Amino acid sequence: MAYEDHPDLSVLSSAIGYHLRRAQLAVFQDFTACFAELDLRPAEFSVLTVIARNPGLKQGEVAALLDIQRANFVALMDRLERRGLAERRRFPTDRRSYGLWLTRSGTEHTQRMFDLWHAHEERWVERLGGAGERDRLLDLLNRISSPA
Amino acid sequence: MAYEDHPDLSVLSSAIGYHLRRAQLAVFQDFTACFAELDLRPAEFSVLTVIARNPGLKQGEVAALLDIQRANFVALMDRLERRGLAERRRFPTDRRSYGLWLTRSGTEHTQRMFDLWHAHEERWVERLGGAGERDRLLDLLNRISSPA
DNA sequence: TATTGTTATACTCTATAACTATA
DNA sequence: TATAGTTATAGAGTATAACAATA
Repeated sequence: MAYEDHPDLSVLSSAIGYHLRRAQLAVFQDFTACFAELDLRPAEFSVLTVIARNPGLKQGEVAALLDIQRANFVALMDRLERRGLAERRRFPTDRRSYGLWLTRSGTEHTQRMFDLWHAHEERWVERLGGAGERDRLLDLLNRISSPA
Repeated sequence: MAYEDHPDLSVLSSAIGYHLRRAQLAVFQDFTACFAELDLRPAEFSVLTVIARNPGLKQGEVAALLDIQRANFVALMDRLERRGLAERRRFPTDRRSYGLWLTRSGTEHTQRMFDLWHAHEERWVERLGGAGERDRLLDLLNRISSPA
């Protein structure tokens, strides 16, 4: 019977969520491979990026910005601090809070990080067929994930 | 300073992986909400779908088809069997293998399942701007996840 | 009283090695 | 020897409740 050679995935083949998951997995796996030399996970990359561009944001602000639960953010930030890439500094006006900053080492780290990122991203842009196609994809994805 | 009101996410805002993850999370969360009445997770939905369309496939074939490790597939299938939705049957020609089949109850279940799925999917298609936009999205996602 | 960071905890998903029974 | 299903286990990712310090 035909389906033994080519199983029928007709329902799944038009399922948006199914294809989103597969694409996300492919890109994240490539990300992990590309960033192996820096031993950086996607979430850590996004945190370092936010701190690099917005030094001094409160810990809770960075977590909320990236949709990370503040409870789960603690261990992530602990690791970045332990590795000497970023640090918490007491917030002057509110002693409950910490501002997040890159260390000097962390700043140097982000240079290499962004180089790796551009190479990683460029490969996927080419595979999509160019920056125009990438923009079309991001536009469609934003229609899905931006608040109703 | 401006970034305190609108933090700079410029690098992430063009990151394919970042947006894929956010979109996938949004769709999966909606999926979970829509399928709460059936208590079905995305992976279970995909397994029931494959079995419904391709009864008698070997357990390992279904797992491979969905990129699920065979070791992790066991508990998933156990749960479907315990709930009386699907069952393993000894393979006639190879006593190491099991063929996977829906039970009668499972077949009835899938009717409601596909109804819920169409409603869930239709909402996202509308949000994308129609079936044409959905197809464009799936085309782009396939360029990412289909084997090089 | 409310908020910030924290701890503890639990559940899901995923990945790997090793076992068993069959081939 | 190799393969199909299984078990055990470990690592991430994620979610919630509760606590201490501070507002």
